[in-house]
Amino acid sequence: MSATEARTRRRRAPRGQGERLREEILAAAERLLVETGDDEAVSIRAVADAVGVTPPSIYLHFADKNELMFAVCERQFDRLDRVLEEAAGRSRDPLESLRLRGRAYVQFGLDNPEHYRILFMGKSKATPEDFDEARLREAASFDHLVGAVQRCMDAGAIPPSDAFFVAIGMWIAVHGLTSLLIAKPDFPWPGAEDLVDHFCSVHVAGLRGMADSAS
Amino acid sequence: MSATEARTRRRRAPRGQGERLREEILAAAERLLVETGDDEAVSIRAVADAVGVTPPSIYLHFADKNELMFAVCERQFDRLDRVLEEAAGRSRDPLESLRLRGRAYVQFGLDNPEHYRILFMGKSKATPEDFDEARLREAASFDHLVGAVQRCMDAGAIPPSDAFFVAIGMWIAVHGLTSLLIAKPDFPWPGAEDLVDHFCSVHVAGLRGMADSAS
DNA sequence: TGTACATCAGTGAACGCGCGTTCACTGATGTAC
DNA sequence: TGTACATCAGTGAACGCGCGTTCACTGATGTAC
Repeated sequence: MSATEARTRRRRAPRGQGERLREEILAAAERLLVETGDDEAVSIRAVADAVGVTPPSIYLHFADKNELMFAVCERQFDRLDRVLEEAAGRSRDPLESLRLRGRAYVQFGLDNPEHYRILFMGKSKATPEDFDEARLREAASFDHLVGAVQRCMDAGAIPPSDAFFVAIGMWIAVHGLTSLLIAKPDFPWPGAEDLVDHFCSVHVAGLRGMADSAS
Repeated sequence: MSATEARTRRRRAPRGQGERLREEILAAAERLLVETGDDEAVSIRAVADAVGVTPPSIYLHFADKNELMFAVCERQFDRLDRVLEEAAGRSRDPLESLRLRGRAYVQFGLDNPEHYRILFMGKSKATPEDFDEARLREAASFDHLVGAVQRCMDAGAIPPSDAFFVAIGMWIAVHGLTSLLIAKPDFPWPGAEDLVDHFCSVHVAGLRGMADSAS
């Protein structure tokens, strides 16, 4: 820690600007996740140190550590959602857009493994009160996926069925890939993008095949 | 902890039987995972307490905590492998056997969420020396899956292609499902077995469909 | 058969560490008169 | 224009805790003579 202690102590915020520290704390927590690649490195003390402030200051803006981590998660959910929407928007073809979404999801995980871990691979730190809001954030991103699947169905690219159910299948696939790549980096994986594309193709072909054999 | 302290102190092992404590330690660590549902509860002190022994005794059998956790993982990998082989053996039809294998995998995870976490959702605690052996254990189970896929191909149930690649797809699917069920228990999941079966059907139909369209 | 001794499975007390959190405080900034 | 005062962003020191690990030790068990 002595290396980071060299960081100059920040100037105290002027009168009405107390909220600024809150943002700095969140940014520092996210930066610590990236730099250390370890969520255990995100302690109240380490965050305070990274911001250039003493530990008790954190409590001016967050009731406890749980609330801090919860806020970090919220921001990551929002960020993921934005990334996915942006990626999906790069094609007007619904199926291609879905594929791009899948690729972007995996890439987000690989670019931010520790963030991905706390979002989807760790234990939920959300308390019951937080819970509804936490679910909403996750749901936003998932709802966008359901919408994307529905558009594929509307366009005839995927045989019509329960978009929710199909979306779950997609999520399971990209999450399975992402989380294994993160957890088992030494396994002889084929290229991640190939896997996403292959998966997407097989899944779509499978849905078509089952629709054909059912009719 | 005071509740578990009531456990009577165990009798010291007779002369050549020092190894017995090693087994008891491993068993206690596994039990702690189940009972507390939290891998952070598995501390040297907690394990010693559960066995009815003092903390330094652990070091008679494991060099450090890392080595203990590594040994726990090894046993779980073996256990998972046995469970899967047993489940797969319940049908002689290769495709049905593969489905049973998939179901058993998910069930193992749901029955032992904390064990599953340390095996597939946490950071590898294996040191470089451990590494080869750790990989072998995982590989054993994965190789069995590759073999099962190959048998499906040989029997014509799945179009012939790279069994390794297809097996990875299967693993990703069951792991994606298992790990999300564990990490997000509050999501409105459909039944796990339905998902496995559906996934298996779609995947196989997809592989067939792609083989047809390619030929 | 008796006794000194080596072995070895474990103990008891302590170490230093980093953690989350609390509490009384300080001192710059803005406001009222 | 000057001064007393309230506000509020942040500090400094300390709390108790559980952790992994070390070290000198004990005392039952088996063995050699």
